[in-house]
Amino acid sequence: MDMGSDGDLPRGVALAWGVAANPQRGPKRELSLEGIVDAAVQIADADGLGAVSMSSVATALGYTTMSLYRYVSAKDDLILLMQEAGIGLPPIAAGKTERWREGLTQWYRATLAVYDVHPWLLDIPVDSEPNTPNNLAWLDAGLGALAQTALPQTARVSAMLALSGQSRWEGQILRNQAANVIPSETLAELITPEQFPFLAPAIAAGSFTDGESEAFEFGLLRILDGLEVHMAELSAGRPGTVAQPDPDREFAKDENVKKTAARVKEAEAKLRDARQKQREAVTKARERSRA
Amino acid sequence: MDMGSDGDLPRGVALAWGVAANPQRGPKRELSLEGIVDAAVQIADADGLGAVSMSSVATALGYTTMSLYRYVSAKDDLILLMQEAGIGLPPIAAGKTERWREGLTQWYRATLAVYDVHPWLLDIPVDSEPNTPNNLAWLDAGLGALAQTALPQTARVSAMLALSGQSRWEGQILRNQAANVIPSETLAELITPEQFPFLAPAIAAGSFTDGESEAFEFGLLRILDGLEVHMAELSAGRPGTVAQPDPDREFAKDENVKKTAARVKEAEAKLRDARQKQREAVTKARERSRA
DNA sequence: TGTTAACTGTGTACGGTCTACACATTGTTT
DNA sequence: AAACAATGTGTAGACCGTACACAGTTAACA
Repeated sequence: MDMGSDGDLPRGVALAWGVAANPQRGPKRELSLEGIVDAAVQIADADGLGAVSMSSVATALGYTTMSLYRYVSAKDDLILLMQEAGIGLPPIAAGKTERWREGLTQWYRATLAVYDVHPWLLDIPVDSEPNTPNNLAWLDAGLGALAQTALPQTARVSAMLALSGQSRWEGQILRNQAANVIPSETLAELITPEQFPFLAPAIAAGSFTDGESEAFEFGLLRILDGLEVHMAELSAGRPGTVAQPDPDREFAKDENVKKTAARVKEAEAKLRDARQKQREAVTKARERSRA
Repeated sequence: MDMGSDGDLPRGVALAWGVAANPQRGPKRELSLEGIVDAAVQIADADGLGAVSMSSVATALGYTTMSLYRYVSAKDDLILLMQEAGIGLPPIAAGKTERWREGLTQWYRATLAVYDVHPWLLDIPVDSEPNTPNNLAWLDAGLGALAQTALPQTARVSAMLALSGQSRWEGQILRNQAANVIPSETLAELITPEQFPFLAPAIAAGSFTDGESEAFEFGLLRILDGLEVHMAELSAGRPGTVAQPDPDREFAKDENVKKTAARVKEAEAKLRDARQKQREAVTKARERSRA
C-alpha cells in the first residue's frame, strides 16, 4: 500500500477520510483497518488507552505485532483512527432549530455521553483543529443549532470552540472524581486563611469538594447566557460585548501575554540560578569541611 | 527516606507541600529534590515533556538513573512536582478589586503566559482538582478577583473552574497552530455542503482557519458576559439564569447523559458486530473459493 | 567506643514500548 | 513464464520505568 501522505493530507487523516491508495498486486489482505481499529477500541474501553499497544491489538486479532504496520504507518495513526471511531457521529437530532439553547445543551450532553462511553478519548491529546469527518460532523451539528441566530459565522465557530473545550474539561475532571481521595480535613489543615485568604472560606463553605457536576452546569449556563446577551446586543445593532474591557490599560491580548511571559521566564531563570548557586555552595562547604 | 504516603497525602503531593519525613541516619545527600525538578523542567523547556526521562534527567545532573529514586518514588511524582514548579505562583497583582472583569482577564492572560513559557504543562494530564500549593494559589488569586461580587462561594469556584478549562483549552490549541498544516483548499474539497450543511458556509466565509486567537477571545468574553448578567440577576433578587432551560423536556443533566450514553453504547456494539460478521463472511467465502 | 541500623548512590537485570528491516510467500500484471 | 508488488512474519535495536542486591557512609544507641 502506498501509505505515503495522500496529496497534502497526513497519512492518518487520509485514512480517516477513506482516501488511501488500495493495492492490487500482492496476496489478499487478511486484516482490515476497520477490524484493527475496532479491536483497539475494545481494548481501550476495557482497560484504558494505556492498554492499547501494537502488540496487544495484534494479539487480540490473532496476528503478529508487525502485521499492523501494513495497515497503519505508526501507532499515532491508529490512535487518530480510534479517536475518529470513538467520537462517532453526533446524534441525528441536530438540524436547524429556533431553540438554540436547547440545541447546544443537547450537543453538550451528547459529547459528555460519548466521553462516558469512551473515557480514553480524553487521553488523546488534541493537536489540531478537527480534520476528520466525524469530528467535523460534530462541529457541523453544533453550528446547526446556531444557524438561526444573529451570530456571524466566525462567532458561531468560536462559540463551538468554547463549548468543545468546556465539555472536554468537564469530562476530564469528572472522570477522575473517584481518584481524588484526599480527605477534605487534611486539605483544610494545609489551606490556611493566611496563605489562601479567598480559598479558605470557600472550602469552609464546602464549595470546593462537593457538587462537581453542578459546578460544570454553572459553567455551561454562563456560556449560554453570555451568548444570549451577545446575540441580543447584535440584534439591537449595538457593538458587541457588555462592558468592553478598557483598551487604554495594558490589557490587549497578545502584548500582555507575551510581556508577562517574558517576565515570568526571567524571574524563573533568576530564581533557578540562585538555587543552583546555593546548592553548589553547600556542596563546596561540605567538601571543605571534609578535607 | 520514608517515602511512604505521609498521613493521607499521596507521596507526590506530600513532597509538593514540603511535608516529607527527612532522614537522619545515612550519608549526606548529594542531590536535592529542587535540583532534580529544576533539571527536569529545563529539559522539558528545551525539548518537550517527551524528552524528560529518568535517564535524561539523571544524566543532566551527572548521576545515575536510579539515584533519582532516592528522592522521588516514581516518575509520576517527578511530573507532579514539575507541574507545580512550572505553574509557579500567580502574579502578585491579584487581591481584592472592584473590577472583577479586569481581574479575571488578567488572571486568564497570566495562565496563558505560563503556558507560553512552559508548553509542556499542557501535556500533563489533569487527574484531580488542584491539591498542591501553587495550583491552589492560582485558584485563590482568581477567587480574589471575585471577592467583591454578588456571587456565592460555590459559584465563584465554579466560575474559576470554567475559566481554567478555557485557558487550558486555548493553550493547547494555540500551541499547535503551526502543526496544523492542512491547506484550506484541500479541506474545502472534502467538506461538501451536502455532508456539512452548516460547516461548509462557515469555511467559505473563512471563519474556520484564521483568527484562532480572536476565537478564544470571543469565548472568554462570553464567559465574562455570562457571569455579569448572572451577577446582575442575583443582585436584582431574581432566580439565576437567563432563559432557564425547560425542565419538562428530557433535559435534566445526568439522566440525559446516562441515557444517551447507553444508546450510543448499544448502537456501537450492534455496528461492530455487524462489521465483524461481514468480515468473517468475506473470509469464509475466500476460503471456500480457494478449496 | 564499638555496634547497629538506616540511608546513600550504583550496577545489573527484567519486562515492556515502538518500529526498521530482511525474509519467504502470494497474487497480479506483463 | 517472468517480473514485480504487496502480504504476514521474525529478528533485532534503541529506548523506557523500575525492582533489587550491593558496598560504602553516617548517625544513634549500647
